[in-house]
Amino acid sequence: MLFFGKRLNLYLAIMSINSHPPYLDKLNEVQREAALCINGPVMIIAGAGSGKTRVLTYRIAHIIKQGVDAFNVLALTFTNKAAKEMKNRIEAVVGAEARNLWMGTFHSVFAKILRIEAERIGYPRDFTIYDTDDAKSVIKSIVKELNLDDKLYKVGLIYNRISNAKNSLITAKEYITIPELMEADASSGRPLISKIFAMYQLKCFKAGAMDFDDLLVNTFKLFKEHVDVLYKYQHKFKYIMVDEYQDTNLCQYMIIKKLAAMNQNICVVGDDSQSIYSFRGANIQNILNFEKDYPELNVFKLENNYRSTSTIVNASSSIIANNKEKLDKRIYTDNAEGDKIKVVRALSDNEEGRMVAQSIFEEKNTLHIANSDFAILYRTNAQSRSFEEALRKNNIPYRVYGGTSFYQRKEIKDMVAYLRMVVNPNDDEALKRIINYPARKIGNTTVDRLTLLASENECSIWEIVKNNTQHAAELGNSVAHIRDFYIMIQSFQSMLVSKNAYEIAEYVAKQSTLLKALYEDKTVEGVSRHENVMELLNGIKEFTEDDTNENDKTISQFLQDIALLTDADKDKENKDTVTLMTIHSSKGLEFKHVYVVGLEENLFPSQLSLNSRQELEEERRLFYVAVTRAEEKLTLSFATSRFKYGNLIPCEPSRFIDEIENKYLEFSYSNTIKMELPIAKKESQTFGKGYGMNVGKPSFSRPSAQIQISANFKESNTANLTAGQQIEHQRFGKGVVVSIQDTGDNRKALIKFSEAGEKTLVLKFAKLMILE
DNA sequence: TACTAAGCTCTTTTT
DNA sequence: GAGCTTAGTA
Repeated sequence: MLFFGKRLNLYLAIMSINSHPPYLDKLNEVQREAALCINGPVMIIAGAGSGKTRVLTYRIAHIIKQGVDAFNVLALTFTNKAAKEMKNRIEAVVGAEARNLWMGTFHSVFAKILRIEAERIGYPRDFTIYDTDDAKSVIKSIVKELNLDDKLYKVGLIYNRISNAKNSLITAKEYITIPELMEADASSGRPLISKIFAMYQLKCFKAGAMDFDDLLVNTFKLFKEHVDVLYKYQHKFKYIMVDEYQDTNLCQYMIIKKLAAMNQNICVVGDDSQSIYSFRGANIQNILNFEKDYPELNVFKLENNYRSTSTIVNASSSIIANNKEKLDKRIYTDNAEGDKIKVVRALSDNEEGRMVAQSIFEEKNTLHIANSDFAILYRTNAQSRSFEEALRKNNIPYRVYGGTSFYQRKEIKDMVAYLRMVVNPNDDEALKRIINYPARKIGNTTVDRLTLLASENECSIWEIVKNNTQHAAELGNSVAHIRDFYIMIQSFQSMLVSKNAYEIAEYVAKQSTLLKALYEDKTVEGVSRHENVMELLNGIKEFTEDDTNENDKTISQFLQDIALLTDADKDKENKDTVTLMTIHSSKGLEFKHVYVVGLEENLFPSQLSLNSRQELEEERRLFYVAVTRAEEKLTLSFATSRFKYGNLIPCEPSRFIDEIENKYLEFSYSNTIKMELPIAKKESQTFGKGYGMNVGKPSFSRPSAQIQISANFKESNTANLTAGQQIEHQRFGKGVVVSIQDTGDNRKALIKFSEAGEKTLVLKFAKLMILE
């Protein structure tokens, strides 16, 4: 079959050799037709592994070869990394001209436009981009200001509600006029959400800040209210392409529609079976309805899967066949049958980790393939732990994508907050973060007063700081300290005219005493924090010196870049590592051998998705995305019990495993491996590895020990002590933890250190659970 | 004002 | 498991 497929392609290539330019030789017939059809509306339905990126790449190359200037082409991709890779590939075909392409994620491209046009809609050019944390913090302060019950008005919930409204293009003003929304809020006991929404928008506006959704909404607003601007970009973008179209939301769709209205040269590429972002407002109907919007649409279906073995392709088709909401297409492959899909059962999450690590170790040695050929995909970020531990034990290098990235770290956010202040001092969130860090005698009380004054005057906190003399009465003794802070930030700002981004950043790091504070912290964490800030400075230096990037080299630009950076975008040196990531972030990638883990009911499909058919279907599409990442080998695993918040809970295997036809599966259950209990036996009176006692909350259900390190260590003020763990802390002392012992007194545990001797830790509770 | 002890809560996915 | 909050102490 394999050879036949290749020969067929060759035959087709010869047949049509005169009808297409030679640079399109690498495409099959349908792919080529899609690449050649550049005028008018086009929809490409591209199944997993059908060479979607390739078509898009050559289509753009073809457009440029037809004499269109690259800067008249707009291509919206799902990740910045995808854009970068595609750009490089296009460059290989058409040369340096490719660099002028407008390519990137919706957010980054629109941020670029907004930076040029911001003043038209009343924002400063150097507006700040608030990440989710900043946005939530703003909401939190509003809830506080309105004296609302924060147990009822949960920050995350409000954030989602506001975000959903925005993605559906509903403004705060319109929100009040929509009975469904208002009634829903009223009946849930949160009638003031609309008010919070309005205040939130105002606060962000006053702070010169946009959140992720604003980048889209404001672009829409810009085009809607300023016809001349719309006209300008309609002219500019003669050809528009949208990748991963199934994951666009209403707002994104409306913007594209506006931009494409003049030339109608719009091409969307997507796969309804891979629509997995409805929580972000993505609407599968966008792809299902595209035909209605453009009746004269040309549709191309890429159904030949080049990526995976026929076993994997057929099995994945049998999964997705269970969904009702889907476009008509039939994925097939000419590839060889390949191995059956392994189904592995483990007794616990830790055992699951061990089995997967063991399997990778064996495959690697017998097949002689690289670490980077393996991927472990899971539903939630929290699942990575057991796999990390097991891989570490087997000395297999790995890299975890997602979770807390470099730019989420406290020290990095602190440093970045200073830079944000330099560029846009009205950025309240940045100000609150650093006004007393490092400590400069401006305590919580003073900050609260400043916040209140800012609210009363409907201005940013910076305005109050600036006019501190006018508010001297309210601010009392702190005025002098506030003035010092003001002068310091101002001195940083004055450098903007003469110094480059790196020079300013370096100066700020030193003068703010941030570096000094971190340097003086000699704990393991402190040293690493210092290193991280140095790494950030180094990054800014590289950014300043980078001449391949056509953008300007200002701090403002740097901040925008990192605000929209995804973990997957960060090009770590191409080290040979096993990849660990959520299925969501695996989209667009492929690996020789994929492990889809944690396949348990209520975990995958998620418990929260079991309420409606649509949501369950989305989980199934997610499963489809996961299994279609695999080229040669696929392993599915689940555990029959799992630790959750310290509780050992029994698990049922996922219904998705049952949905695959049996003939594609190979079950390899073994009952011989004994479950290794994470808790030591009582007789030894020694706590097991990785477990100690819970100082915080006494709980019968939690056998592990959580030891609070210090409220100061904001990033993690609780931690597990592990025998063999290195520690350096004023309270626990220095050295290696030799053992953690029960003293016989329920309230005390004895921790022995290699150097600092013994310390007695007072505990509220100690319970040893024996499961064996 | 800074720090600690002890308690509570959350738990999907991401730009 | 991890983060956050609150009450109380230094």
